[in-house]
Amino acid sequence: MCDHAHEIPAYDAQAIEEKWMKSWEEQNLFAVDTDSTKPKKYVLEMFPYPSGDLHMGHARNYTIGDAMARQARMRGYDVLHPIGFDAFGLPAENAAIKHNTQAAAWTYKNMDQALATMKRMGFSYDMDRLVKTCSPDYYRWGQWIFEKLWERGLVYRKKNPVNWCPKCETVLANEQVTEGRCWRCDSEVEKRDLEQWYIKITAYAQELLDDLEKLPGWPERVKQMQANWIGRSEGAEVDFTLCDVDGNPIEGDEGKITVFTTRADTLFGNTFFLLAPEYKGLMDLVEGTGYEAGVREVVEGAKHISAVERAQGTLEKHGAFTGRYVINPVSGAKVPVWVADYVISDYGTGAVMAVPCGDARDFDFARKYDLPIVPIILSEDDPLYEDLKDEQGTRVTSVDWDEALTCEGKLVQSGKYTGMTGGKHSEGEAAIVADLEAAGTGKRSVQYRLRDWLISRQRYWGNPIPAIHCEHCGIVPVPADQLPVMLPENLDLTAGETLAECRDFYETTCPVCGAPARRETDTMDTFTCSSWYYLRYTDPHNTELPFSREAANRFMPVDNYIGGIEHAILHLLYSRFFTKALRDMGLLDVDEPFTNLLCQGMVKDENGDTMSKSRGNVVPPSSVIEPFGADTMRLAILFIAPPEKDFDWDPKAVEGANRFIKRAWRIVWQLAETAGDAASLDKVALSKPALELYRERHRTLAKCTEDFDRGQFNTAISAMMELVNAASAYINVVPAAERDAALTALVACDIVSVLAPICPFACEELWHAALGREGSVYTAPWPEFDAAEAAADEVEIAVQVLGKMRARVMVPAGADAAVMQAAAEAAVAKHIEGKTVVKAICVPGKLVNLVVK
RNA sequence: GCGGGCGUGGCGGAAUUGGUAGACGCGCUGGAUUUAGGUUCCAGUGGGCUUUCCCGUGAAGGUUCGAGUCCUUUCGCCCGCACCA
Repeated sequence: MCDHAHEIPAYDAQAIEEKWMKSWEEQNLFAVDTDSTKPKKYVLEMFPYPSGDLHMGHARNYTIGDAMARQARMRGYDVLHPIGFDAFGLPAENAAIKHNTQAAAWTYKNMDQALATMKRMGFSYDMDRLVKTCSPDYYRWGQWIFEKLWERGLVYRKKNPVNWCPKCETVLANEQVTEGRCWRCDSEVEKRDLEQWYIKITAYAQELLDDLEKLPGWPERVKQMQANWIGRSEGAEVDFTLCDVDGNPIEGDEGKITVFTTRADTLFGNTFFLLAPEYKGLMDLVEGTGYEAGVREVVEGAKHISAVERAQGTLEKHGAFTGRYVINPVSGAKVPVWVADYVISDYGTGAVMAVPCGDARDFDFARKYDLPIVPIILSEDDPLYEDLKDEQGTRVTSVDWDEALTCEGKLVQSGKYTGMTGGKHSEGEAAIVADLEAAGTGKRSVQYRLRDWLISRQRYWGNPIPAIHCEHCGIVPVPADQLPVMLPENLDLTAGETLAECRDFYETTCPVCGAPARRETDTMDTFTCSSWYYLRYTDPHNTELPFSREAANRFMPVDNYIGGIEHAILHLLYSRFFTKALRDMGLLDVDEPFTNLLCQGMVKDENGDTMSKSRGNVVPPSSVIEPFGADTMRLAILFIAPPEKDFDWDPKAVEGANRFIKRAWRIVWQLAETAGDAASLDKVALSKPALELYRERHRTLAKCTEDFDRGQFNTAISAMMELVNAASAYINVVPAAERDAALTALVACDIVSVLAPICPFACEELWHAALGREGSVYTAPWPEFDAAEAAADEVEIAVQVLGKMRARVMVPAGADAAVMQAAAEAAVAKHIEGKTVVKAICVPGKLVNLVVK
C-alpha cells in the first residue's frame, strides 16, 4: 500500500467536471485564434440531426474527434473544431404533429438539450461558430448557392418517373432508396411521373470518380462504394435502323434507335431487340396494330413491379413482340423488336440489343419466348468450335445449353471478325467499334449509373427553393437581394397545413414583370444543407457571402472527418460534388473537402444487437456520466475497441476505465509529492529503477504519440497504462525520500499531458491541483521524447535454431553480428551439439537464427 | 451474381516494414491489507504428459533461414450494390 494515501484527495469526478466545464466556457478556451501563425488543423465530426438527446453513437463520434482536436492543439496546431446541427428534416414535422407543437420549437429544444450534453462530455468546440441549418442566416446561403448552380446550368426541372415515399409524402433521390425502400421510414417507394427539381451531379461524374484516387486517407470500402455508385461503363453506342410495318428500313433519324453496349464484339449474336416499357414512342410503334394489346399488357404490368420486388433480383421476365424489326448495322440481320420489363428505361438509351448466347438475362428471355440463340463466342475446346471456326460449317441458330456461355473465347459466326478474341475491351470489340465509327453507325461511349440528384421535397420543414412561377415569364429565381425566402415557423401541422396551402407564403409577384405569381412551395432535400456546412464553419458570420474565399482556403480541406458509414454514398458524395461546383464558381480552391475520413463503428448492446428505442435496449450516455463522470465515458469508448470497429457495450469495461483513471490520479499525486524541477534531470545520476522508468517514459511516449497520429486510441491508451504501471513500479520499489525529484516531476507531467486529450477534466484538475501549473494543460506543449533514449545498455534477443525458438539471451545494445552469434551459440549449445552452423541470420537487437546441418 | 472486408486465449483486442504471438485491459485463481464486503497492492493466467519439451493465429498446401503477416486452394461470417446491357 502506498505510504501517503491519506494525503491524496479523492477523485471526485462530478465536482471536477462541473468546475472545469464552467471554467473552459468562461475562458472561451477552444476558440480558433484567427491571428495565429501556427499551422491549421481542421477536425470535424458529422453534425447531428437534433432528434432528441445524444446517444452512444454520437458520444463515440464526438469523443474520437475531441481527442484528436485536443491533442492537435497540444501538438501546436491552430485547431478548428466546430459543431452544429443538421436541423431541417421530416422527423421534426412528425414530432410536431405528435406532440402538438411546431417543428421549429421541437428542433430548438432538442438542440439545447444536445448542446448541454456535449458540454457535459467536455467536447472542445468553438461555440462562436455554431451553425444551425434551420437558421435564416444559414439557409439564406443555401438558397444563394442553389441560384448560383442554377445560373451555371446545374439546376433544372424535369418530368420523369420518380421515387415517391407514400409515408413521407414526398419524392426521394436515388441515393435515398435502399432495396426499394425509403431510407428514412423503410416504406416501399412507388414510381410516380412528376416534374421535379434536379441538380446535375452527373456533370461531375467523371471527376467524382477520378478524384477518389486523391483520397488515400479514406477507407477503401467507402471509395469502392462511391465508385460502384457512380458506375462507369465503357462501351459503344450503336445505331439500329427501324423497319416500317412492311419490313422496309426507315431512313434518317426517324428510323434510328440507338443502344448502348459494352460488348460490341457480340453484335453478331444479336437475335432480338428490346425496348424498356417506359421507352418514349413505344406505343406509337404498335398503335392500331394487332400487337398493341400485348405490348400494353407488358407496359401496364411493369408499372406494378415494386422496387422491392425488383431488388430481390428473382423476377420473372415479361415481354411482347411489337411487330416491328430493326436492322443490325454490323451483321445486317433483321431482328424482331420486343418490349421487355427487365430493360431499365433510364440507363443507357432504354433500348438494348439482346445477345442470348452470352447474357444470362437475354438467354432466359429467349428460352421463355422461343427466340433464336446464335453462339458467337466459343472457347477453342468447345465441341462446336471446330465446326464454326472458319465460317465453313452449317450455321447454328439454336443450342442445347442450360445457361448462357460467359467464358472467354474466340468469335465464330461473326463474318470477317470470326477468329478474333471476344470479350470486354477485346480485339473483336475494338475492330467492330472501329468499323462502326467509320461507317457512322456507332461511336465509343461511356455511361454512368449515377443519376442526377432529385432535390425537391413536398415537405414543409426544409429550405425553401427560391423560385417563382410566373404565368408570363415562366420559372424565375428570387433576386439575390431578396434572399432568404423565409420559411414560416407557424404552420399548423397538426391540422395538416402545408406550404402549398399557406397563402402568406406562396402569394407573391413576379420579380421580372411584376404580375401576381406563385412562389415555389417545395423545399430542398436536407442533404443540400449538409453539403456545405463544413465551409460555413470557416466563416460563420459572413453576411456578404456563404463564406469568404480566404477563410475557406485557410482551413479547408477538413483534415480529419469522423462519422458513420451510413453516409458513405449520400452525404459524402453530395459534399464532394458541392465542393467541386463551388470551386468552379471561384469560391474556394480545393478539389476535395475531406482529406482523412474515419468511419467509426457502431455501439451495440451487450448482446451485439443494435440499440434502438423499439428494442428498449438503449444505454444512454447519462447512465455512465452520472455514476462515473464524462472522463470515464470517454476513456471507455476509446479503449474498448479501435475506432472503426463495432463494439458491444460492456459495463465491465466502463468499470475498468474508471479504475484506470483513479489509478492514474493516485500515481500522479504520489509522483507530485517528490516532484522537483523536471528540467534539472541528470540521466547519469539516475538509480537503476529510475533509469528504467526514464526509458519507459521515452518508449511509451513515442508509442502513444504515434498511435494518436494513426487514430489508434485503444493502443495509445495501452501505452499510457504501461507508463502508469512503470511509474507505479518505481514508487513501489523506491521509498519517497530516495525518489528522483526531476524524474518524478517529468513523469507526472507526462501522464497528465498524454491522458489529457482523452480525460480532459481529470487531467486539467491534476495539472493545477497536483502539479501546481498555471494556465490550461491544453495551452501547454505535448511532452518531448526521444525514442533512442528508451534503449537499454543490454537487450534481450531471441535465439532460433532452424527457425525454432530455443533461447533468449542478453547482449550489449548495439552488439555486432559476431557478438550476437557467439552469445546465441553459447545459449543453445545443446541444440547444436555435433552439428555445423552453416549460416547465422542476425537481426540487430532482435534475434539470431542459426542454420545448422 | 458483382464488389469489399474479416476469422488470433474464456472475452475486448496487440503484434506499423515477414523476425521473441497473445502488449494493454476485462474476467478468473492465489496471496497481502481489511471485522467483513468493497477498494488497493503483489503473483499467476493459450493448450498439453506441470518441468524448460511438444502443439498453437478458421482449414490444407506453398515460398522463406524464419509466416498471424506473402502466394494458392478451401471453409465460415459480415457489409455494400444489384435485371446497369
